[in-house]
Amino acid sequence: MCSRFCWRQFHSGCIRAQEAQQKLINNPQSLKLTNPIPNSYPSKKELSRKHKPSKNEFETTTGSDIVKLNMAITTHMRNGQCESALRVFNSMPSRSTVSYNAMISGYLLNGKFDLAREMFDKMPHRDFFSWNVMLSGYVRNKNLTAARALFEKMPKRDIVSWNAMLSGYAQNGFVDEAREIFEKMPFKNAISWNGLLAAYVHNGRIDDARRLFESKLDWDIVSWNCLMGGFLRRKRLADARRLFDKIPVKDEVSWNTMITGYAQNGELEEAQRLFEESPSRDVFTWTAMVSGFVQNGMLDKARSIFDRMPEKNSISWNAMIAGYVQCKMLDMANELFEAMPCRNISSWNTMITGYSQSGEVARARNLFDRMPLRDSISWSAMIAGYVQNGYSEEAVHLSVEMRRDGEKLNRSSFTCALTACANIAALELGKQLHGWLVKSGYQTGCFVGNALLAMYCKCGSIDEAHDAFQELSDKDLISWNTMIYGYARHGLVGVLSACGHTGLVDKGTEYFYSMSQEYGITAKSVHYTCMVDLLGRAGRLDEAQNLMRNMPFEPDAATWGAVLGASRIHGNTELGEKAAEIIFKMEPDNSGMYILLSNLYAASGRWPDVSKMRLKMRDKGVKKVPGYSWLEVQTKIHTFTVGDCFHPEKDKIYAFLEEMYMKMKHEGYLSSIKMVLHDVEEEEKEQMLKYHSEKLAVAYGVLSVPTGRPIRVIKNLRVCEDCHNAIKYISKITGRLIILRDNNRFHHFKEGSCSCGDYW
DNA sequence: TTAGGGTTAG
Repeated sequence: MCSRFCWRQFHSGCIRAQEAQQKLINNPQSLKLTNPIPNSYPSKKELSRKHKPSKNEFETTTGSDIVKLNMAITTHMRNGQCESALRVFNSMPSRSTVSYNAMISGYLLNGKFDLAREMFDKMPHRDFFSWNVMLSGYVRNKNLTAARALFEKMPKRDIVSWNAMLSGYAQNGFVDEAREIFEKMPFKNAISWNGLLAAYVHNGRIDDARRLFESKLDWDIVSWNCLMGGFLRRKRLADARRLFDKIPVKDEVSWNTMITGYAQNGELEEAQRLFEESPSRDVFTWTAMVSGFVQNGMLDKARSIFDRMPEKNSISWNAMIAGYVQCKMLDMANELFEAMPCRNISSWNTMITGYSQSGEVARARNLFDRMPLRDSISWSAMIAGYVQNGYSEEAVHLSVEMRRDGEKLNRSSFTCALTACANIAALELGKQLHGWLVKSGYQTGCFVGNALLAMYCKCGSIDEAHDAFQELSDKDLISWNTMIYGYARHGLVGVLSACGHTGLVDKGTEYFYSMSQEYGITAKSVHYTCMVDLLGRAGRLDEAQNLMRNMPFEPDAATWGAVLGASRIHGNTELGEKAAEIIFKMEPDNSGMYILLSNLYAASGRWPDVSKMRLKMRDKGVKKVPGYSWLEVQTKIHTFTVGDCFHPEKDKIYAFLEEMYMKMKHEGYLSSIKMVLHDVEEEEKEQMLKYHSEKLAVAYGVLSVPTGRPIRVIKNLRVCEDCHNAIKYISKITGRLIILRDNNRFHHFKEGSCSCGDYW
């Protein structure tokens, strides 16, 4: 409702500007009247030069002068030029109440709420217009408390004031309050009756609307159209049609509403029949048909109507463009977009969404950057585009920028930004978003609430996830699933994998069997994989293979991956090779597995095989996913790669690591060189190890995260053995809690040991 | 010259 209403404001301004422009083209003489510019006003001097007026005549000239300038203010305001309007206002030798009213109304039209109020407060004399303009301004901004306060303060109310208050309640879902105003009104007109009718219609109380409609006979055409539209929105086509047929004198809107209703409900034949039958067709009628065909996926039909349209506005163009976007025909959409004479924000937004949904984020961003004006939808479309295409960091940055730019985050951008935080485990940013969310009043909605839950779950804050879950007022299926999934990761699968990681094989086996026997949960592939992993890590490779043979389904690549991992730990090259071969067949592009096998060869010193593996990867075009780590410091994300030389504080970080190595060696640390896969000199190997991304990130964390707060580092791959060992030492020497999330689990390093018990 | 209700697009 909100964006729709604001949009209409924008749109009507846009149309008016277009109309003014068209008038100018057709009739340049109309320039003075429709679009006066400040310089063209006749000055007092000029006026007196033309004819010497008598005192009376001079006063009348001044009066009409004020009227002209008032009109100039309105024109500037309608074109969105508040400053030009203010210049006119300030240059006026004397002003009438209308001058002030026009300024207030203009400011409100352009969303400059404080300026409007300032003008209202300082004007010397207020008439009905002043109060009503201000009142409807509050209503339009959905500030009903302020609207009601102003309404109560009014020295006198007329029918417009009562109606404005009534529609304010009606449009914002306060049907009972609207009804109360309606009943208190000392006088009512058609607008008041329609106001209440619309309150019912727009808040889903269609049967109340029908009863109201039946309680009185002399409804005007707007009321008929309104009730008919209500039936159509609830897909009650027959009721709508009965009403349509009974309308005493139909107007164009009646036809358009009925045609749109048929078109949007897939009854295109009936829509077309009425379209042919209707006495006159305007741009609405044509656009309704275009969007009807678009919504039913009939692009060619839509296009042929579109091409036949005698007159198009931006809405018609946008409908057609949106059609192509929905069908992923981006080239066609772009062709129209480029050809469009009057693009508005929506045209840009549609294209941005289109490119994002087709994975072309760069093109979407290019459009976003080129936009002359953005609204909250532009921002959220771009943020969603980033998240959906895996650019979580960019999404988070953009949502911060959005706020900085003065645009309030809407539900959609909150949802996307929280999802992005979840993906990169940016807990601090996520918490900050949570704070903004509470302030914005969106916290109870399901979509946002679920995203918040998922964020806390994936950042490893299961307690905060639980709190967020408790606070969620309407929990839907997704909320429950998210929470169960959260517990599962820290609980069910978590229990199994924790057993694997701490070597409690028998306990794990017990849980595995009790799952189905006591709790009736059918073990899925993930559970089997956990069990294979569990047995494999413990060196019980035969049992692991036995379990795989007895699985009720074929083992997948992940299960074989567990075998390969276990083979590496226990140096079983033969089994590792077998597992790798199967995995390569299932997932030829899985670079992780190539690396794992390559590691296996390296660990047993089979360097020629390592080289062969590398060549094979190159031939197959498999790229090694580069390892990187990141952490959040004061809501900024810092990313590191091995031997990183781009970070602005790299000198400090390297110096710190050198110092740390001295202390670590003193404490007994030895680097595990066998983990470096290349066949290079020992010393060089050690150098590479020293600057792995996770070490750099941890070092930066120690330097920049305030003492007493945990250092949270995330790595996209599994943490390497040497880093794991080194971080234990670092936690001991610095006395810091270091929490590392790698792509498998959370590691809590504290006082020289890790929560995984060195199994991972 | 300035204020209140209905229909079409993202």
